[in-house]
Amino acid sequence: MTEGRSRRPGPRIEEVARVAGVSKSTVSRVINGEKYVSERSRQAVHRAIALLGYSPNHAARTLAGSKANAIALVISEQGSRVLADPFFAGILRGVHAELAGRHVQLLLMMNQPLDGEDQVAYLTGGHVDGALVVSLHGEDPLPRTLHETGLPVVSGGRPLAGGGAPFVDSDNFNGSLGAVRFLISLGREKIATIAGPRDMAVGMDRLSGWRCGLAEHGMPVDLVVHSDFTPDSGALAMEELLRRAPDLDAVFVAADIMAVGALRVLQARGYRIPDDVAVVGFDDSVLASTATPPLTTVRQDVEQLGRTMTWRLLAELGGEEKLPQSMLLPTSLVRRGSA
Amino acid sequence: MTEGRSRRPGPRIEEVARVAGVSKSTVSRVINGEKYVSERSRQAVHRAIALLGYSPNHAARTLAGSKANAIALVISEQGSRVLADPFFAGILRGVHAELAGRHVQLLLMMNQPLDGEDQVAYLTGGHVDGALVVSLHGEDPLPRTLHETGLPVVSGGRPLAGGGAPFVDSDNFNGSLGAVRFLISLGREKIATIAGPRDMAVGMDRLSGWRCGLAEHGMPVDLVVHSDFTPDSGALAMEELLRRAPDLDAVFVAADIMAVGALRVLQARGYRIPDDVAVVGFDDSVLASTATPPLTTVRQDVEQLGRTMTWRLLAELGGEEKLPQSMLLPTSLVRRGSA
DNA sequence: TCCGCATCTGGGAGCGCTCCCAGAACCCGC
DNA sequence: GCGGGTTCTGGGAGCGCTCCCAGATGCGGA
Repeated sequence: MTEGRSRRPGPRIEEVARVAGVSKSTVSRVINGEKYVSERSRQAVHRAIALLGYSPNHAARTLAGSKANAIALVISEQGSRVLADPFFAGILRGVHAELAGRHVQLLLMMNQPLDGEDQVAYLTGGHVDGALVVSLHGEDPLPRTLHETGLPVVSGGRPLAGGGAPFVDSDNFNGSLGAVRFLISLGREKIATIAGPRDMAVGMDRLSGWRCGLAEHGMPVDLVVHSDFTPDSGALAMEELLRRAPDLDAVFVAADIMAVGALRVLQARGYRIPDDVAVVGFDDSVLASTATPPLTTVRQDVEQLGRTMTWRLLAELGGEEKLPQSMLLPTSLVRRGSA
Repeated sequence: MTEGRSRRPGPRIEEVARVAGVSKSTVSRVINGEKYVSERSRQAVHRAIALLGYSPNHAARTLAGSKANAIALVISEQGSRVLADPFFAGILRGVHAELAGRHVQLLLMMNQPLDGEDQVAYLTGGHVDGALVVSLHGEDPLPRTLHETGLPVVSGGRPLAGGGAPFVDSDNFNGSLGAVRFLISLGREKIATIAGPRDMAVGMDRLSGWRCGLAEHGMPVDLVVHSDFTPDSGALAMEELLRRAPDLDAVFVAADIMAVGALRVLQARGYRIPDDVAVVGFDDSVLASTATPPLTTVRQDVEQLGRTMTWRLLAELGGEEKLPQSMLLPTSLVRRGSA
């Protein structure tokens, strides 16, 4: 009765129905691409929509329907401080590209240790249809927790525990395996590694690749120092390695950001790169090309990672069957000056 | 009557009301921070919310209310490829921190040249209450366009044209002014600059600061080469400068990412840093600390930038009056090895 | 005492859709 | 002709909130 409250601009579905000469229900069916609508009605509705410039109200659809028409991108706060900076834009570009043209909102959340409870409540509270979780820390419980509540989730990066949500990751193992094979093909004989932390899958997978590469040539796999994805810790690790094996002739560093620290130490000690010591990094971040000498490194396609995660999630939401549980994306060696 | 349809999980406002012993209306008032609620009721409601783990349904609030309870963070696709990577995480952390505890969704959009129309339509179509636009390209029309439609907008980074949306930016001018004064205090007498592109406010502001710093000591301001925020173009610019003034003794580079290129050229030509040539960068990105030698640079607080933008937008949405049209955030000089 | 105003509260009508239901229209084979 | 299906359609009850309204209560001044 009362017409007091200010209404939003634009036509409602009711007006479309009137103009098209059908009922609300039929308009709704057309909009949602359901079957059981005659060609005649469909055309009429499309014409009415175009005529009125109608666009359905997102909130109303979400409220009335059984889906939220939105997905969340959850990024671990912690990770974002360390590794994620270079990832960030890439992942997001990928997600966005894959979302283009679909009527799905992208909600952004950062995963702070503090608000774990709230976040789970929010995510499983029907506000989103699914979640992409980018958490570099392999032991982050979020993907698993969400997965167990039944919310469709795709994890970016392999969770350490396994058995939880499906994940998409770069093929870290084969990437570093390739790097080591390359170093061996160069004739290097004493190949060390600066590995990532033990509690990150990305660190462990890259370490495994290095081990495997050496093992298949019967070479010893004892020159390992763990580090934590910062330049300074990379430098410390390099010092440690040189102390243990001053005559090493190659280092595979599990991340470019650690490699720059290692480079610094090697140069300070008078080692020529790559003549005395060959260095190979991982990631192909901007640091790799700006380092002196420019870093030979294993490239991972972060944008593709974002795309693939999104594709996998949307496919699941679309009810697709027999989706791959998890996926690894290929990496490639980028040769520059350091090896 | 019929209880056929599957309801979303979680408690409704009605249950909170029952547990708190008040009405729906009162719960709603508490949630929305309205006045005219007794302290007693407020407490009871808060307790009930905590007890039940209630989180309001976003779609319902949006549908019923006059606001969308969401803001958009629009990031220029273009920018994200160049400068934004280091910004990205920082801005987002800031935005997120400022949003904490408020029931405002953060929608992420990338601003591709292609979908300008759609994007404006979407943003002004009532899906969001306001927008944060991070566009490093000063001539991006989006902030202005949105602002003119009446949508509250805050631009991150000063738009070149001016007169449009309010903006928040680092104080690029004073940052570079400080850098130049510092170089002069070191006794440097022939101070060049590698500036950013002419079509980015960030580039022009940093150039102005350099000019001003030299001018106040009566020094010539002709050693300028424009470049485009990549290491390679920084290197080219450095070569050009050395051609014009082989005896320069300092360079202010308007971004760390260009500075690494400049460093490379200087070292290749046999200049000692900082003895022969002092180099100061801008941003204090990760590149600054990993460069050899580590880069003396002007630090800007990107996280604070994100926070401030968000604060400004929310304040406007909250109906606050007499807000500053635009704001500049202080920068600080970080001394490392290059100057 | 009584009125006015500020403070507080609950009831209930929507917001614009989706989706269930019931039923109409039409086709097929027996 | 009749039962059984498939295709199509409209009506209308919600989805979970907000916000208007009307009413209750308390306090101060005339």
